[in-house]
Parts: sequence; structure tokens; C-alpha cells
Amino acid sequence: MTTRDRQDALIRHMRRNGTTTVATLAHQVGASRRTILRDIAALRDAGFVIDSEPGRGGGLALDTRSVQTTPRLTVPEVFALLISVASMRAAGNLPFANLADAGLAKIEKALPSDKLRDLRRLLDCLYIGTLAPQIDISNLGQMSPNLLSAFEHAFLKRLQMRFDYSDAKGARTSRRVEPHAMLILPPIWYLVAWDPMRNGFRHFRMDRIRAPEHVEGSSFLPRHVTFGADIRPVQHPQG
Amino acid sequence: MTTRDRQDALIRHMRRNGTTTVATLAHQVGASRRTILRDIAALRDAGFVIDSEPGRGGGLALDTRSVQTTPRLTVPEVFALLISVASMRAAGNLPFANLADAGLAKIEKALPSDKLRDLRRLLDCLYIGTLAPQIDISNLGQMSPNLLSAFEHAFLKRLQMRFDYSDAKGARTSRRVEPHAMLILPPIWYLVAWDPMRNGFRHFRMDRIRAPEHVEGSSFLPRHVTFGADIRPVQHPQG
DNA sequence: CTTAATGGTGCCAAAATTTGGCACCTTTGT
DNA sequence: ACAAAGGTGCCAAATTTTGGCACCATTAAG
Repeated sequence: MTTRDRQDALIRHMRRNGTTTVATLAHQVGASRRTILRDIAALRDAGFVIDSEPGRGGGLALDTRSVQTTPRLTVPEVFALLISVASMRAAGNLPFANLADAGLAKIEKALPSDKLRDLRRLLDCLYIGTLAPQIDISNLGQMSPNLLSAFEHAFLKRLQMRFDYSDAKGARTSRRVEPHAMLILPPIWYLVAWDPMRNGFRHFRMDRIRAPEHVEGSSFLPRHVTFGADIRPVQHPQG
Repeated sequence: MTTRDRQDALIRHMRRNGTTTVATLAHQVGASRRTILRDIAALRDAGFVIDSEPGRGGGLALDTRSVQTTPRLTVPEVFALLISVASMRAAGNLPFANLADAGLAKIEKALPSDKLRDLRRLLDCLYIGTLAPQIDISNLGQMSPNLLSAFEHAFLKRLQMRFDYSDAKGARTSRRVEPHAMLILPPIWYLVAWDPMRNGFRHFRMDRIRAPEHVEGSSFLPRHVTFGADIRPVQHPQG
């Protein structure tokens, strides 16, 4: 969460909720009161009109008439939206998915061509099933926050991914694989990847993937990639 | 001079001067070569298309055709996207939903304020449950394509909706109700509405709602509203 | 072939910025 | 008087940014 992201979140929250307070915002974005006050000052500096009332019953309120900015979405953001819509379609809610799709199409049109190319490649590797697999989902875990970004980064740049995996019996192994596809069989998500150590394709339940605890040669990792996209290039089959 | 200011300056310089080099830019803004290269990467990530040619006589050039066009989305489109993301969040796929949310926030920012007000009102009437109801879903039907648009139209303009409804026993009734909320208990979607004939609130499973076969006074209906949003205003409780 | 110019990447320590905590002030409604 | 709210100044700790360096790949000129 960069400064900029946090400030975006503040604006979003104020847009949605109307009047709010510094304490509320601080709790919302997980920052201190002091930081929020600094952000508010920065946002005012950037042109946002934010009314404030001191005293009991006071608070902050964004004047929504004030600023209009062009949205600039990143590839993972659009990809996440696409996944949302696609999985809703898979759940059978077609009419709504179609409407959302129309909106997405417009967004895609506004993407620069190279981003669009990335997006198409990501879409090509995404499979969404309609029927839930007949398996026990009582111990369905939480997916790690950075997994989608890490997948996108590694897949597009043809890098390997490193992570720790717990199989159905709870045995933890450390993996280094080449990501090839994402398979969604609601509510289970799978990563399909080539495991060069085992010389074969493997499915990994994404809720069982964790960031690697001990990364050898961690100095090779860009700091923002949590799942250890490696610098070693991958021989992908498709062009 | 913040990072952002510097990156803006780079874009301005490239817009003005056409082809340039990293060294030139570095000298221009008083930063190192390394920093400029990092900025270029960030700008590309943000959606700017910047061509580059290596080798003697090479350089950088901003593709000015790739100027971002603001996608024009309608309220129902954004609403459908929001539902997609919200239902994915309800399904427990938080990290992905958060990413999608960030994208949506940017889209919301670009909406004109009156649309944003509409959107907020729609959001206020949307409830998404996390646990599926313990009911038989073997006969889950298809939701009609225009139902969401009709709901949005009728709700925002405080009009009545007309439709045919089949209850659990298959008995068909013709309804004329005031829509108040949408309740999603995956995979079942409900319309919550006031039924003035029966003088009470009713839940309608949305997959059992069908367009009315015989609509009296159909000349009053806007053509695109399939479900017969009536011109009679509704007394909504909230402002 | 050699060389110079150019974009690009990885790494690391130094520099700069951001952050959280604290004390304290002002305003406002009960 | 008091509690709840916004706002400011300060400082050490945490985090991010930066510059410098080495090095790679590509390209054109000599």
C-alpha cells in the first residue's frame, strides 16, 4: 500500500460514505490518525475540496463536485475485474454478467495496445468451470493477497514462481514452477504449472499456496513480488 | 519535486520534444540515469506507451496516439461490475476482490457526480450474504436478461415494476410492486419489494421472475424496460 | 571486427521521505 | 466542565527512493 493508494482509498471511502471522521478513516485504511491528517492535507493540495467541521458532531466530507480524473487501470486490476465477471457467469448469473461484460469491453477499449496484449495472454490461460468439484471444502483457506499479481508478473514475463505448498495431508513442500494456467472450479481455484523438479504438470490449490519462508538467493527478487518470480526464463510452449 | 512531479515532467518533455534519450531526460529533470529508467518503467506500468530503440541512434518516444480515452460506462454497467466484485468477495476470494475494487474505484472516480449519486443509492439497496441458504437449488432457473436494468430504472426513478412470478409450487401470479432492495444469497438472488396489493413486503426469487405477458397501458413504458416500470411514483422510506 | 551509443536490469548503501506517537491547541455541542 | 472532533509541531524509527556501479543486448558507424 503506497501513499498514493492510501489516498485513493480515502477518496473512495469518502465518496461512498459521505461524512466521516479522521479516526474512522484511520481505522479503515490501517494508518495512524496523524498520517490521515497529512493525507487529507495532501489531497487538498492536489485539488480535492474536503470540507471539515471541528468540534463534537464534526467530521470530514468530500465535495464530490470537485475533481474528475481519468481512470488509469493496471493490467492486474482489469484482469481481476474480468475474473469477477467470468466467475459470476460461471455461477449461472448470465444476464448480469453480460451487462458487466459490456462495461468491461469499454474499459478494454481504453487500454493501451500493449496492455491489451498482456490482458489477452492472461485471458488465454484462464479456465472457469461451471460445476463445483465433489470435494470437501470445509477446510478451504484464504488465498494470499499477492498471488494474483505474482502470477500475472511471472506468467507475462515467463519467469518461475517460488512458493510453499501444503498438500491435502498437510505436508509442506517448497516449489519452483513455471505458471501456465489458472483453473477456477468454484469455489476452488487452481494454479496449473510445470514443475521442472518433478518433470510434469501439477495442480496447486491456490488457497494452499503460501509465500516462501526461506528464499534462497532472495537478493534476486524485486521487492514488490511476494511470490518470488525468478530471473530464470521459462520455455513456454505457446508463442 | 516528488516522484510524481518528475514523471509528469518526463511526459511533458516527451510530448514537446518527440524522440529523446534517457541521458537527456536525466539532465533535464536533474535526476540520475537509473532513476529515469525506473520512472519510464513506472509510466509504462501506468498505461503510457513509450517506444524505445536500443543501439546507436536509438532513444525514447511517447506514443501520443495512445492518449487515454475515458471509458463511458452507464450506471447499470458499473453496478453490474460492482455486484460481480462484491459477490466474489462474499465467496471469500478477498485478495482478488480487493484488486478488482481498486480498479472499480478508479472507474467510479471518473463518473460524473449525478451518476455517482445513483450508483450509491443502488449500492445502499444491495445486500450480499456469505452463506448459501439451505434450500433445494436443483430447479434454479435462468434470470431474465433485462431484470437488472429494469430494477435499476424502477428503483432510481421510484417507479413500480410489473412482472409474472412463479412461486415454489409453480403457481403463476401477476405482480405490480415497488422495488426496495436486492438480496444475494449465492446462488440465489432475491428481489425485495413492497406489494401494495397484499400490503406487505415480499421476497421474489429473481430466477422465477418473468416479463409480463399482457401489459396494460404498455404505451407508457420506455421501450428498453422489459419489466414494466410503471409511471406511478413510489413512496420510498429513505430520502 | 571493433567501438561507441543507446536502452535495460540487478544490487547495494546512502539519502530522503514517510510514518507513528506524543503533547498540545482550537472549536463545538451537550 | 467535558467530550468529541479537526489541526500542528516535533522527533526517532521505518520505509522508500535514489545514485552509482557493473554488466547485458542491440545497433550503427568506422
